[in-house]
Amino acid sequence: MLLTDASPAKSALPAPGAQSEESDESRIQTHLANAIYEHRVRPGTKLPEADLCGIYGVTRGVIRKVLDRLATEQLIELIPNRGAFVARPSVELTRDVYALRRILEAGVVRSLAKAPHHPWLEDVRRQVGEEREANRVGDTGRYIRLAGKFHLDLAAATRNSALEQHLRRVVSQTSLMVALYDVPGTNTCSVHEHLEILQAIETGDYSGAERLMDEHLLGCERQLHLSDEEPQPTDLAQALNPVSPRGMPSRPNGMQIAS
Amino acid sequence: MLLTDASPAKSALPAPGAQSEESDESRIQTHLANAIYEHRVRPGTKLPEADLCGIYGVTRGVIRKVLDRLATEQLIELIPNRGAFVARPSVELTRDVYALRRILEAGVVRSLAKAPHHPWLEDVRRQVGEEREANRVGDTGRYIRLAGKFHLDLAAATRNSALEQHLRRVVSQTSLMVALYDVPGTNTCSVHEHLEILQAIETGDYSGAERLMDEHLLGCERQLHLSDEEPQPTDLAQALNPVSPRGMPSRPNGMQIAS
DNA sequence: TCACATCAAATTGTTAACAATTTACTCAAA
DNA sequence: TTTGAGTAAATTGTTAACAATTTGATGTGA
Repeated sequence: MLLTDASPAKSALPAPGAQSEESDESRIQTHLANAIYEHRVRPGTKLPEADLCGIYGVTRGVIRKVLDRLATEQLIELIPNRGAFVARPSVELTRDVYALRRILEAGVVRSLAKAPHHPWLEDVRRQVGEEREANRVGDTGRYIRLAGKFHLDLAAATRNSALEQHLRRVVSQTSLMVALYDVPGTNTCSVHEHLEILQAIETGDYSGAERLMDEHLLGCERQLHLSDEEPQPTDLAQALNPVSPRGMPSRPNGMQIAS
Repeated sequence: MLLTDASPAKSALPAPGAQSEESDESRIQTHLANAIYEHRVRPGTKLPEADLCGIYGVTRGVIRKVLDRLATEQLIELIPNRGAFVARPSVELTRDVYALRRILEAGVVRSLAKAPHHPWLEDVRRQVGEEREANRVGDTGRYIRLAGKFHLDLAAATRNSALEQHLRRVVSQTSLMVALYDVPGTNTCSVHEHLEILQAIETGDYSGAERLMDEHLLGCERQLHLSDEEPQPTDLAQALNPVSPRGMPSRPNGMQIAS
């Protein structure tokens, strides 16, 4: 079976008869995205259309649309005539995305620390407690979800929907990168650092909050195994490519500026 | 005709026989997106599938995929069983997106100003010259494109593809907002401010560059006609809604933090 | 045993027909 | 005139069949 909790027909999803008016597509997209960035399907795994049709009990058209959307989020890679694979973001992209997160989330905490009051703070503090608990018990899936949710909650607290939306994409990408590059023993997010950030926001220390968030994200990135060689079999094939055996530019997708 | 330069069959796009291996989908998507954020199709305009099929000479499947992608970029709105319409971003979303741009682009210029050398600077300076020229001559389409390109070129110069990609989305959204809210006489982007920003980057004055970019974007936002009442007919209908005639929350898409 | 061509099965990509819904029109009644 | 029901046309949504491509297996010859 592809997904751990998958069952025949429609039962893999929340509840068909519930109050939700959500479409099949978005439910499946969310479910699949969760499975990917909670590390239940590994990077590189193939996602055949027919299998997904069987798992979710829908036709190929629906699955195809979902896969196309997940590909634009860069959670999967869509190779023509070959199919969909859980993405394997490069080391370079990983660094770029963390740098982007530092920019975005510095902006988030700055904005929050400058706000006069913080009705959301209590809720988030409580959740950080759950985070610690999930980490202690060893519930990895729940821990990953909660650790990511902390950052999304801060973004939501800014009440800037555009900011929130972009951060959501970047955070889910990050989760996938953790699945690829982390070393098993380490903790993804330090709970204590989360609390420090909240403290700085509460006291209105916006430059301190910025600094703490920046260091926190740098720490997360450093926990990853981001060596220069990439552990991907795809790259091995490319490395053995008879054309231009040495001296390839290290930034194949870098862009020229001039027209 | 829907688009100004549209002609029957395939001739509306660059060149089918050229060297490009790009797919129909991405070419059409780019072309349609350009038409939207260069103000050649107005916000609220309906985009019927059949018309687009005729214009681009493709089947409905292709058009549908393009529309779905443009909807996730929020350049169009996709209403079930009604069709696709060029989006009419709310005043609130407009402010949010500008705030996001300030965060992102402050990060861009900071990163650039801290870099040791800037091989791209000459090219960008030349383009700012073209910008001024297009503005002088009155070539609005070209001017809008170039003014947006300045910001994208800076993002590309950071060589952070994730940052570049997210900024691209936000900039195209902004262009649409300008189409909705600007008052005809004003200039969208001050060419002089662009040059000042480049100067600050070149001298390594990163806090100055940040400040100049922040003020520049604030200035762009202020040029818009962002009054509190929204000029959209949709809102009139909502205002006359018999249910809860007063005191509705002003942020219908705001999110709860807890749970 | 290895290399290579050939063929069958499986998988992805595309299209056209069908179904469901909305829109526009006609006409009768107040 | 205006209102509303009823109906036809147009438009969107979905599905299933067909086409194209890749994958894996089989068999032949060196």
